[in-house]
Amino acid sequence: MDDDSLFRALADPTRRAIFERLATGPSNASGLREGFGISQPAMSQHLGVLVGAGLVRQEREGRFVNYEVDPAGIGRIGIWLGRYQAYWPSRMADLGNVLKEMDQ
Amino acid sequence: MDDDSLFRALADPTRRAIFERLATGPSNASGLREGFGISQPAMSQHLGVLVGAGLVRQEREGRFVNYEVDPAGIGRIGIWLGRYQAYWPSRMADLGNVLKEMDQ
DNA sequence: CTAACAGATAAGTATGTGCTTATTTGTTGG
DNA sequence: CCAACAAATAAGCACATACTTATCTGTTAG
Repeated sequence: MDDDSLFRALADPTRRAIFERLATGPSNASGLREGFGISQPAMSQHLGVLVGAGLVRQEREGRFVNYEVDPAGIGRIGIWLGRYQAYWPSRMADLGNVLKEMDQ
Repeated sequence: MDDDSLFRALADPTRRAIFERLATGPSNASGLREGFGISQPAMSQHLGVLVGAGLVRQEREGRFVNYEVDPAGIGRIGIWLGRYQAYWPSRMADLGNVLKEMDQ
């Protein structure tokens, strides 16, 4: 759940694609495999990394496990970005106040 | 300069630390080595990755090469984050308008 | 109860990455 | 010009990572 696991999780293109897919709505692991030419264990491993990074959360539903985007992970990227406010393009300037509030 | 090189550059903790250091002000490669227990080639390679990702830009100054944070890289992270607006913690809600303007 | 299925784990492999030392390429001060 | 220095490149090595197949664990339908 630290910066390291966060950015390492996002470093893999397949994982980013899975995350992007989950952003369109929750899904179980098998459903997610559609479109990815990837084995069941590979998907399970990727999801494990995303969950470990705090980007995705899981919930058992009977025999299935449902996965969905965890807003907390998104928030942590925002907080990280906030550290470099001084270098933001001018159009991003307002984000400063938003993130400042989040710290409180 | 695509998402892949961007996130892969940030995946390494040493590279993030270098980036963070550069965010406190520009520096040449040798100066940056201070505090990092790292060889000159290692630093050169890390900087090459950061430049390749568009996070850092370089400018030759005589015998030295000066490195500094490239705001464009920061902006690209912001744009990527903007895709997941629907999952932002409520406190980040305002960033939406900001990034929407950036797209225009 | 048990066959079938969803998902996780184990173990092995090929490729990628971060580091090192050695060397090469630029650039300048004397 | 050239010795000295800044930085990049080359080559090689140890370890990490993404994948595979095989197996195990958990849950449900019949």
